[in-house]
Amino acid sequence: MLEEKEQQLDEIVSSFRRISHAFQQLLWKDAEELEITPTQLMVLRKLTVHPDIGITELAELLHLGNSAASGVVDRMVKAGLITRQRSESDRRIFHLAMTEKGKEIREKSKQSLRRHLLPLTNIPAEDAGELLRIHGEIVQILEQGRGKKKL
Amino acid sequence: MLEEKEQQLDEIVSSFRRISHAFQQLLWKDAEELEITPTQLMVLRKLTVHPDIGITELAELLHLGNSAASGVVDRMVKAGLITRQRSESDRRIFHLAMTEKGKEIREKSKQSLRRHLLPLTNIPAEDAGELLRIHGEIVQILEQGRGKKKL
DNA sequence: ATTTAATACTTCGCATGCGAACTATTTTAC
DNA sequence: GTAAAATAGTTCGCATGCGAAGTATTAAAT
Repeated sequence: MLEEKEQQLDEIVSSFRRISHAFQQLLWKDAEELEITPTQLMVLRKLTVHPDIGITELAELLHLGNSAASGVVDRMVKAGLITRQRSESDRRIFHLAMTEKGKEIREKSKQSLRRHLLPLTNIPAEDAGELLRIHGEIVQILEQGRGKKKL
Repeated sequence: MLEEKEQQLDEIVSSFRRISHAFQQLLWKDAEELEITPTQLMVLRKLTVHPDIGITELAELLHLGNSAASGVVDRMVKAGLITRQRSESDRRIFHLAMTEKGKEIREKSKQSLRRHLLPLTNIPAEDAGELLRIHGEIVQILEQGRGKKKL
């Protein structure tokens, strides 16, 4: 029965590994036509909704550590997709903003409606709802059980 | 209505990003007490069930590319967890096997029943079932829609 | 005011994963 | 038998993500 419980856990773990993988693949396909990476595309999306945020806020929106966010921003600045300007009022903070090039890509991603993501719309509506509900539940269980970062 | 559909997609994408992240965190917590990484632990598990496989087979079991599998194996050999021996019959192939140290860790992971994964058992049974079902459905949609590797 | 804390970011070393290009060994074809 | 193609792995350069340690800069404490 030890084996049994282990196998149950493994089943869930494997399922998650597999779906994460398949999903990651899809996101790459989606992004690569725009000549950008999935994470960077997500940054552009977040910046559309929350303009002028700093790196720490960005990291929180993306559920990333500071160092990871810093790296992404760095590459995007180098690629000319966003700008990073020191705040006048608090010189520890950087203000992030999209460049024209960044806005263009973000706009294109909207227009194409991300063709490669369309398979997702084949998921029956109830299943999609269920999925979001269960995911939310799990995230809650996981993030509260361990971690306990803020709030 | 363009915006609307975009937002729907984003909701799913974000949910996946978030849950993948939370899950990844959990797997690390689970593995790190054994002084191993999640992927490497998974390799040990696979080797338990499928002994003496080669790198390509391992890559398939883990849903990885060859190069990624090659890298993991490399690090595990260096860490003394597994061995990599050329096959006599077909010298292109390596046979992978666990060392004593590898077996030990694998055994420990079974005994501890991966304490950190226990939060997962708080997921209601029906939800877990639903989750697996929907995940399976999605994987099928995603892998068949694009990719189409084998079968 | 000066020391101390907290905050915002960066940097480093590491493991993961990808695809593309390359080597070596079979296998198949002709 | 020899040339061509398939198969098994490796290597390279890249992006991602982590945590730990380090640098400024600002806020709080005494």
